[in-house]
Amino acid sequence: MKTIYQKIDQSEYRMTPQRSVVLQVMLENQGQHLNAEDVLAKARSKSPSIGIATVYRTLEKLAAIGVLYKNMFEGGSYRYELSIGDEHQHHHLICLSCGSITEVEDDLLHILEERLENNGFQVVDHELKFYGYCPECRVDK
Amino acid sequence: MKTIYQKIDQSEYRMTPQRSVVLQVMLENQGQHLNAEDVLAKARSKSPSIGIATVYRTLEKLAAIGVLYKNMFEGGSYRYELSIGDEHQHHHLICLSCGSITEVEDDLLHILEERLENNGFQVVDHELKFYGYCPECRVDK
DNA sequence: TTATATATGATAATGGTTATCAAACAAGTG
DNA sequence: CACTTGTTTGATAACCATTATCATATATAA
Repeated sequence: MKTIYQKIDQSEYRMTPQRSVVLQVMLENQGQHLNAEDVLAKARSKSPSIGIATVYRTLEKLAAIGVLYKNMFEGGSYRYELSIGDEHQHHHLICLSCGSITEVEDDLLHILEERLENNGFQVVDHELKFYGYCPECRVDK
Repeated sequence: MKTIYQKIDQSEYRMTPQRSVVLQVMLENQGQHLNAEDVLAKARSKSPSIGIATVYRTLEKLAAIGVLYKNMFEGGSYRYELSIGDEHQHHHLICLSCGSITEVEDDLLHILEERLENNGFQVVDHELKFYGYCPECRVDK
């Protein structure tokens, strides 16, 4: 299981002040799902002259080497989150009431993937979203 | 289990020639996932003067009353498919080689939903995509 | 230093989708 | 039937997240 820094070292990724700021923002907001504008705002509080293009380029690069995961959300826009370890985290429980986004437990996914593999479909990636109400917000009890 | 026509009758959806053409296109391409441009092209072969705005409006309306399902795909654009019966069909196996899109069996989903409900999360909708290789395209055997 | 390559920020371009608006059409009313 | 009122249509402008362009700045190599 590679660390973030190992992933960066093993890529031809040159660390610049701007990239460092973007990475820092993502580290400080671990577990959150930020879009490019969010990242720009937070990055500008550290480095006011950073531009949106650099933010996009950096997020894209960090996603390419597996440091971030790029998620597609409703409305057709993307959000980024820190990818810890080798496990994918692109499966979410999205609360329609409070908007909280949490992760599906991995063991549930493995059951599903096993079953799909048994049916002949070779899974290489997935993207799951469950919309509903989290335990705090559910209305039926 | 409502039919398409029951859903339309029970809404305040007025059937116009243009809407009829769009619906016809969706019926003739059942099981396929069409984007607005696809629908426009097919609709224009029946009714050349139809405009893209009408296609978007009609797809949106048909999705709102449950006749179509609106799926978000990679690149942040939407595709529409006919929604047969009450069962949702928004879970897909997407082959990275041939691009075929097939459905996940419902019983697999029910297992997953049950487990999530047991954990306190009330599921009202979902969106699943598995990327990989279909039985015809898989490379590991 | 000098030459070469890469990164940056401003901004223009892109592309799918939505909003606007005048004209066409439909439905109801007396 | 006119007439009024409301809805739908198609063309096109606007929108907005993302990407491409390009001159300048910065880093690396020779």
